[in-house]
Amino acid sequence: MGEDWRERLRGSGYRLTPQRELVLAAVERLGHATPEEVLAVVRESASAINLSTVYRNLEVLEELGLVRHAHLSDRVATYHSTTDHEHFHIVCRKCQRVVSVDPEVAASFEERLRTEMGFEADLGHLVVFGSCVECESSDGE
Amino acid sequence: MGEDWRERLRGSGYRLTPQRELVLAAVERLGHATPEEVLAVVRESASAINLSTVYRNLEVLEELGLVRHAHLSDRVATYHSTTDHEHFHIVCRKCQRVVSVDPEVAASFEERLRTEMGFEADLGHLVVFGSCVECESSDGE
DNA sequence: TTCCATGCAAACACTTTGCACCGTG
DNA sequence: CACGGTGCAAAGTGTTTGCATGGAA
Repeated sequence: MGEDWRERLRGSGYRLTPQRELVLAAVERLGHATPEEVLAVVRESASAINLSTVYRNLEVLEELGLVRHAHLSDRVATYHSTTDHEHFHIVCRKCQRVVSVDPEVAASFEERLRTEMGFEADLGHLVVFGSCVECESSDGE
Repeated sequence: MGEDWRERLRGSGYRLTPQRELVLAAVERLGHATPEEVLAVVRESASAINLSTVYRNLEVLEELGLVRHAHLSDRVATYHSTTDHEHFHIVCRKCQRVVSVDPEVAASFEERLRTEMGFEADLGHLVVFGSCVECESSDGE
């Protein structure tokens, strides 16, 4: 995905601001990032920018389909760029590790939801909590 | 599931208070309920009870495995009793409808996560967002 | 020059905590 | 009668909003 997002911004009546660029760049660089983390990165790479600006821009970017969010913890939303291949997430409750999984792994599940429940699942937003085997075995906590 | 939760409470060093009973009863009656909704029900059925007491009791009840929570909306947690058969949830982003689904529907998905990803999914906490076909077709909003 | 975007501070929604008093066990 | 539970109020988080100013188009 190249530079056409600039077009998309303008085409939707939005403006291209430095803050907007920085927020998008930060999300792409971080992989999975909370608004606070985005703020931190943007700040280090340059100027001052406000948290509310980060929120507002993440919202715009998501509306344009440039980023997506998922709830990787009980409290905070985390954003990731859609430049990456689509994926869903599994999160280990014990070691907090987050792994991105190929949607193919959920394909038949998705299919069953569609045919049996009449439900079109949004995998890009899916988060499955549980625990990884490593944590299961070393259950010293 | 009968009355043995009283034992379980005491066995874990907790006490059996009227508030505790009321909170559990409210969750069972409501099916899926946010802390605020639990509060409302408890209040109507009787005495005054504080929101923080509701939170504290939901926490205790979850620790004992009597209730579980899942994030059925982007903001609030909703609790449900474990007396009901285990299930996971699908939530329509358009009509907000929440449907409980038999874990069997996710069984093979769960299995793939286990074998291919070395991950033990916690289905009871699973929420799949998306949209129901009815909403898909009548796409006038 | 027009509006959208930004910064800042205040408001919000949800949840947690400190503390004195209450009541179960 | 000891110790966990409760109510109340205050403090925390994470997120949103109002408003005057700034800057992209």
